[in-house]
Amino acid sequence: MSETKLPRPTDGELAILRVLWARGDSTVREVHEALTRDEPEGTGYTTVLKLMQIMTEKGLVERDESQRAHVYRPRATEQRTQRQLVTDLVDRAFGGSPARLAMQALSSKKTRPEELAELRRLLDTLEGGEE
Amino acid sequence: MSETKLPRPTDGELAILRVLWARGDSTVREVHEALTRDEPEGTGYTTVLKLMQIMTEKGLVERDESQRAHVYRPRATEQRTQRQLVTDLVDRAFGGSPARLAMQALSSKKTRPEELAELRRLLDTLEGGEE
DNA sequence: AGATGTCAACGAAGCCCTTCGTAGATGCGG
DNA sequence: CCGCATCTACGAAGGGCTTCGTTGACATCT
Repeated sequence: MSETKLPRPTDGELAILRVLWARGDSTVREVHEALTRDEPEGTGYTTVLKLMQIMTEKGLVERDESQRAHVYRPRATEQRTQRQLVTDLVDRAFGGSPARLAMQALSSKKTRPEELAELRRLLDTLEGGEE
Repeated sequence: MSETKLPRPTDGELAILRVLWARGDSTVREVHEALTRDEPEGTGYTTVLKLMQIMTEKGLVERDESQRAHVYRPRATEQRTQRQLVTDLVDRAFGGSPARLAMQALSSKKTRPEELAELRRLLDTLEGGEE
């Protein structure tokens, strides 16, 4: 397996990853601006830089240094990271039962009917195709 | 409101809370034994004690000091804590969409048919009585 | 070339979490 | 009463996360 398991991102790291997933590969400046746009009085430039350097050491992102302003790229897709976070939470707080987590998620906030329908289709697939 | 918002429990704290939810109110020794039963070479007694003292300061648990061995009691139910963790995760990693989290949970691990059925019933309720 | 602005790198500080050694209080059996 | 076990309390150490000031490299404009 070429995919070594990546560490669970911290809150701050996750915020940066979300920017990268949304914008695509970005420089530190771009990430910083995106973050301070959502949350003025947020974090300083060098803070974001440091975080992204550490994320590079951890393998959460890669960077292209061919330009003066290095370009960062997530090493895991959003989906893959979401999956990891979910399984983590299922194990830590839901006794290993994904369904219980799913039910908790749906009960806690109200969800658009469209998404409920989509979820129902997924349920059909899961119940139908047994293997 | 009498319910001040409790802080998000750390991994270690969550492990302790799970013991309290499962066993009911317990002393440090009881929690420690439960933990080392699952995970020998786990944490030492004083470590658990310290954690639980800090959890008391944070308000995650209360303690009854009338006995020499203090008895600890979770201040939030398992459900309430699960709900908090789920909404946290939904906001931090799923763009606020509980349904997407639910789908990720179901796709990642295989779930017992019985639980799928239960989930489907919940879906019926949500779609039926909504709007 | 010199001034100005942008960038990565580094290191230190502060805070939190976890771990544990040690000390002091309390109960119990002889 | 003495010694032993059990318990809480305290403090310190180590590591991780976050924050930021500073420095030096590099580019650009005049």
